[in-house]
This record gives sequence, C-alpha cells and structure tokens, in this order.
Amino acid sequence: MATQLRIGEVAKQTGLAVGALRYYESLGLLSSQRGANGYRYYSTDAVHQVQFIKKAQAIGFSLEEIGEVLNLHEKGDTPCGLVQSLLQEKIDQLETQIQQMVTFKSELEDYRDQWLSNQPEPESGDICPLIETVNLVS
Amino acid sequence: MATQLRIGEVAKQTGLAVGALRYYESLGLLSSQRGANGYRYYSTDAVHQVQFIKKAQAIGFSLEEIGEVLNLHEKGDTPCGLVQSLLQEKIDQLETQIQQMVTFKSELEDYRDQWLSNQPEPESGDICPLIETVNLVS
DNA sequence: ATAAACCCTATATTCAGCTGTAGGGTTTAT
DNA sequence: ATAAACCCTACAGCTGAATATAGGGTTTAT
Repeated sequence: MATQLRIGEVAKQTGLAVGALRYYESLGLLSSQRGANGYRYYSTDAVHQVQFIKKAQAIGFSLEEIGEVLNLHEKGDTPCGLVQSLLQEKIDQLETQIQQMVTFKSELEDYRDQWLSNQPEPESGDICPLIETVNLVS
Repeated sequence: MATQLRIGEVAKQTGLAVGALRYYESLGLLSSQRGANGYRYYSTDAVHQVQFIKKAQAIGFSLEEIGEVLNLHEKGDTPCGLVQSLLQEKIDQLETQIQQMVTFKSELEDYRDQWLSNQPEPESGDICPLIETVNLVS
C-alpha cells in the first residue's frame, strides 16, 4: 500500500501551491481520494503526475492539451503520438512567432532610426509625429 | 465649427467597434461631448486620435502607455520623448523575447530529435517517456 | 405611424492559470 | 487543553482588451 499524502505534502514535493493542485483537480488533471474528514489523499503517483504536468507546461503545453494527453493515458493508450504532434505544433508556432517578432522588431527599429535621423515636421493636430507617420498595414 | 460625428460614424471611419470606443472613453483615452439626448458627439479630431491609438497599439504600446502619452499631450507637452523611450523599451523587450523563444525552440527540437532517434525506454509508471525525460531547469 | 437602425447604461463574459479571501472544520505539537 | 498548522468549500479577483447582453430611449427612413 502506497503512502497517502495530504495536499500540503504534495505541494511541498512538487513546488506547486495547494490552490493550484485543487485547481488542477477541478480541471480533471489530477485526482485524489477523500478521507472521512473530507481531506484529499494522494499516492506518490500523484506527485509523479504533477511533475509530468509541470514538464509538459515547460515545453509549452496548455493545461487543456495536457488534459487530452492524460485522458489518453487513463484510457490505457500510449499518448506519445499525441505528445509528438503537439510538440511539433509548438515548434512550428514558435517559428512563426519568432519570424513575426523579428519582422516587427525591424519595423520598430526603422521607425526609431528614421525619426532620429530626420524628425518629421509635425502637421497641425499631430500628437507625436513619430507615431503619426506609422503606416498601418492591417 | 467641426462636423459632429456620432459614435457609429467614428466606429465606421476608424474600423473600431462601438463598444471599444466607449471602452476607450472609460479608460480616459478618448473624450466626447454629450448631446441633450445623451448621445456622444465627436469631432473629426477624435477620429484622428483613435487612429493614433491604433498606430500606437500597432507598435506594441498598451492602452495604459498610450494613456500616458495622451495625458502628456493634453497637458500641452510634446510626448515624443516618452514615445521614444517607450519605443526603445519595446524593441529591447522584443529582442529578449526573441532570444528566449529561439532558445526554447532549440530545446524543443532537441527533445523531438532525441526521441525520434532513440526512443527512451518507458519506466514503470511513466505517462509518456518523451515528456518524462524533460529536465526542468527552473 | 411605425419599424429599422441607432444610441444609452450597467453588468457579465471571454481568454489562462492561477491567487486570495471568508468562514469554517481537523490534526498535531506542546 | 489549546494553539498552530493544516484542511475544506465557495466565491471573488487578477492580467488586458475588449465583446456580449439586457433593457431601455432616440432618430431616421418609408
């Protein structure tokens, strides 16, 4: 029989707040057994599961995605295929975001440099010519 | 005397939703004059100011920051110095974020490649070895 | 004259991932 | 025996930038 841990002990061992553990339970990411006093009791597997959740978060998974993975696991399936495709999705999204941010940063630098080298004449009613000259793309 | 616009007309001319304009007013970013019927009336300057807000947003300013800029402007000051330092702040933040995302993306690719080339043996109790082998840094 | 289109306020809701609080009950250490 | 430390539920709040809804009043077009 595994040692039964109370929520504070799980919190201590995982570094999560007690409230976060209860929150995870409300999302169906973590389950517990209740004692006669109403307390949640956890096996050491729960600690492992929380660590799994933290690692999955660390590689960019949302709690909802982690829930899907854990659901597959609970059904007895190996969720590695799902993990793999989610991971590839994250990588692709990161690449897209990085490209967008790089482009955006150059645009901002261009605005800054243009303005530093050649301050536009303020037109009547302008608030700040630096921004007034921004061309909205979208 | 400038033409007085109703909120729907300002919305149409700026592409913003009516609700967003009222929201901006609640934040102090936009002001209007009220008619006897309670309607908001705007000058064409308001359209210009909304466009300013949109441009400032487009270069990464939060509504709160835009509020600071507009407050300076309303006090009669030229807010370009503030705009310039906020802009430099955005550029620096972008650079930091880009670096973090690039690093993070490589880490994810490493995980993916390691796993593809050499699938770790699942240990008993593992949910998915791909994630189980993740080393948390923080 | 009446309906469509417009306007108003006030409140609630969304996204995510929690944290904080109030008002209790339980366990443990002294 | 009593206080500290722990646990419970239920709800509110936080971030930011809005959107949505309910329940009304006004203007405009036909």
